Amino acid sequence: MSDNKNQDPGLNDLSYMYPLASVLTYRLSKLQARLNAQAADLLRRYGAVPLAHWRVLMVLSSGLATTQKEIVAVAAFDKGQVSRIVDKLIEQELLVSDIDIDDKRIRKLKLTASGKLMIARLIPLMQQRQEHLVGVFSEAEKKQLFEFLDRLDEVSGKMSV
Amino acid sequence: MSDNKNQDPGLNDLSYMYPLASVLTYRLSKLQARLNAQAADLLRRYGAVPLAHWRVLMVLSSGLATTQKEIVAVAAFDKGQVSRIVDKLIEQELLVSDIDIDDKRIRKLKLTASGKLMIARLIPLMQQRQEHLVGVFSEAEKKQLFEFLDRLDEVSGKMSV
DNA sequence: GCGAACAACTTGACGTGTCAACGAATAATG
DNA sequence: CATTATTCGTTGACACGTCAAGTTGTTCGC
Repeated sequence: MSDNKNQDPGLNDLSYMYPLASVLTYRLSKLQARLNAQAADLLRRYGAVPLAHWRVLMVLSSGLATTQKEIVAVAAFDKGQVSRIVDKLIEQELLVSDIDIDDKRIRKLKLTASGKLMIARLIPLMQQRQEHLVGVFSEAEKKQLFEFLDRLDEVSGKMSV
Repeated sequence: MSDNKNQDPGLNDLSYMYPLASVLTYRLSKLQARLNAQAADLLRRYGAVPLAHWRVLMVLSSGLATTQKEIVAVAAFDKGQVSRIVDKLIEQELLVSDIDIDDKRIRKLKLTASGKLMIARLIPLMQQRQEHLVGVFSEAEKKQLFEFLDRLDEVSGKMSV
């Protein structure tokens, strides 16, 4: 701090007030970015779908959803994003869609053979990665970590300010 | 305003099928999204800069950086993104830049009076939010949480697969 | 049946994030 | 010095994410 000609004394001590690296949201942000990059990298190298597409495929393959609405409900994705992703997955022939006979607004989604194949190929890798990550924790720690995340989920919604 | 129904316990619990909801990355993804939304909302309502812009302003106001390179180093942002954000902050006159006299590649960045003012107005709110978040943890739990995050940071980079 | 409300999906706009190619300026090396 | 390598920053391209407005189809009340 050689020729620091800062006037306003009140604003200068932010470095003490705001320890950037220790701030929770900042830490989570960075961690999340790295985890996403790791997953995206795995997908790129071994099968070639973007991460968000993969997540949609996973939900479909889980059988918990067969329409876009259900994907949104189950996985809490944005419906607009899902709409576009589904389009692309259909283009790539990983998915097919049929208009629901009873409700023409609805697209019934189904994995194609090649969609299923891709998933089957990638799932072991992704699980391996999960274990690689979660493997740094004992059972008790894992439980505790998820409990912490639950608590953050709760307060991350409501703020009276 | 309305009750917060982002939880939907039944729908989000996919743990029995593919490891999607129990999966760490999925949990973190959602949590992070909610935290970002919360912060962005606060910023929008009270001062009106996007979240990423705010983070750049914070780094500058902390005194830990006066150039884009330093911002990138301190906060681990992408240099391209920083370049664009700095442009916009200058447009909005929250920042000014001077070419470094010794190295014409470098922009020396400085907050304007209105930049400092905005920060001063918002910091109490953001700190209040921090405390709101971290307040759900005891000191010991906080320490433990950050230790967990440290561990995840470590394994989030390298994967032999 | 008709019109209003609603529901499923689409589309546009914007912000966030990452990666890679590039330009300009400086530093390092022969 | 002149050439080469590095560095700081810019730009383009693309993926991700959110929000809101728009379209089309269905349902409900009359």
